[in-house]
Amino acid sequence: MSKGVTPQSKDYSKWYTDVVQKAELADYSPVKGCMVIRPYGYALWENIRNTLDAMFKATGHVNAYFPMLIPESFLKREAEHVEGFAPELAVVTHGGGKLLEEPLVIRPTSETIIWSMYKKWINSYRDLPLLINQWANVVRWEMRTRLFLRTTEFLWQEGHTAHASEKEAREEAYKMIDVYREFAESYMAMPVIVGKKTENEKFAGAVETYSIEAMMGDMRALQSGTSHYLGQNFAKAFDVTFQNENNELEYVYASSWGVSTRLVGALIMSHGDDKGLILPPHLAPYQVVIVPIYRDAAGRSAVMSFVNQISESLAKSAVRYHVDLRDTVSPGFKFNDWEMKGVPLRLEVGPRDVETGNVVLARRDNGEKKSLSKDSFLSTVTALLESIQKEMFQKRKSFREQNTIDIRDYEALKEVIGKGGFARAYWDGSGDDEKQIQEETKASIRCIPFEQDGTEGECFYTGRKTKKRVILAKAY
RNA sequence: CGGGAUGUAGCGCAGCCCGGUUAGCGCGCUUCGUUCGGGACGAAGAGGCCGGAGGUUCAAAUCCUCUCAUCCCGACCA
Repeated sequence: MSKGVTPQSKDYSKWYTDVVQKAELADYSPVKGCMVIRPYGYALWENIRNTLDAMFKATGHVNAYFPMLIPESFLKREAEHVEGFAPELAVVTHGGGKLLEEPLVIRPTSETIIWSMYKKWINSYRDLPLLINQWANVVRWEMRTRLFLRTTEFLWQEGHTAHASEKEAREEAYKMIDVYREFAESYMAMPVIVGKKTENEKFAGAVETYSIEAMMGDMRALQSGTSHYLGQNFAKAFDVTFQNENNELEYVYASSWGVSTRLVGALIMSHGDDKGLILPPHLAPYQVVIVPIYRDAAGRSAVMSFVNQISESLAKSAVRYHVDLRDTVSPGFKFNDWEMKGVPLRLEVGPRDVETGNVVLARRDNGEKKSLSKDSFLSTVTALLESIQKEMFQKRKSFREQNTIDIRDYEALKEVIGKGGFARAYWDGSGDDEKQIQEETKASIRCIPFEQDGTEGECFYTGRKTKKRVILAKAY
């Protein structure tokens, strides 16, 4: 294995795959398009999952688990839904050595199986709302895959809720996209634009789709989470009705929302540099790594007793730390290794420090390295981690702002997309206009941001007056 | 499914055009010694049906045919 990774400036996507592999996040599996999530990458995913899970529960949701195999006929119940997924299904045709009477689809998403159950569970308005989430794996036979960003099998979370009114279901969809925004910004240190998808870009079977869009290090957009207001589409397809308070039979209103292991990719491409990952303290598997340095047994015992004092104190303040005890690699190797893995803070503790009661502290995000007393490190480490978290967010936010350009005409769009970045523009075009633009520029309308300033301008494509502004960019 | 490329040690590659000793190199791995505050060094080792099948030839990693697989670029997508 060679040292370092391909520089971002040389080949961004090579940089990305290098980092994923050298930081030991994931590896290729024997099956095309699938990946093995290695322990360090999985620890990152677990932190993402645990945080989100707590947020879902705090907003009144519960977890359940639905099976992975779905009768093929279920997928055909909702016409648009089927159309959306048909080409990317993996289908099981044999079981127990025999041809199955009805093929089973490996879930590409669980709407259909969940709604078939909701039919049994929902009879009255008293059964509503039903607020269920599941953590699961899904399979989509994509043509082109990339580690974490698009793999054949991926891990995700899918919330499926049923409500007695349109208003409540719409509110749920809004609430959950805001949960995702909060998570992206406060935990991933990744600023996002929250908005509505155009008709062309929305989820098959949804009435409206909302998404959070983030700018990656190469200035392309990554859709990082989605939430859908599904109206009564699935209720009608699966005949899920309830009796309301006026004794009338009504179809239920639905929402669904999800994020996936793609978020790990978002994390990598939001913050990483040519030395590897840079992880935000709120999600880093290790927030502090300690590298003890010594020459002999006597040195070791002196250094280790000093290190133990530090780690006990870190444990008390609930800092996630790791002491790198490997004695088969040199300290210099360890420094590079942990930088590749993006650990926010590194402590170097050697005989020199033991003598003076100091530690050498290095920050991953800005490269700062300084010596300070052990005690002042311990009393400030929690605050330091918090300020790194905030600085990382601010850095990404100003990066995005610097690379978001207001455009007035089509030529300007081509220029922005050619250079890389987000284009913000008044828009009043049609779905066909949108397709045309995508064909010609490779850029798509990422979303219609919720935040609109209400001013009127001319659509950059049609010239018509409109108050609606959109974000356009090349997307992953 | 269209376009391009590649399969040789765990990983990355050279060798192939122009067939010919025992198939090399770097990293990694093993053992020993010296090292250890920014990817240590030396010595000695281990590790290969050259993707698979068929053919041409006295002789094939090398030439021919078929096949399988993977990667990159396009249309689809969290």
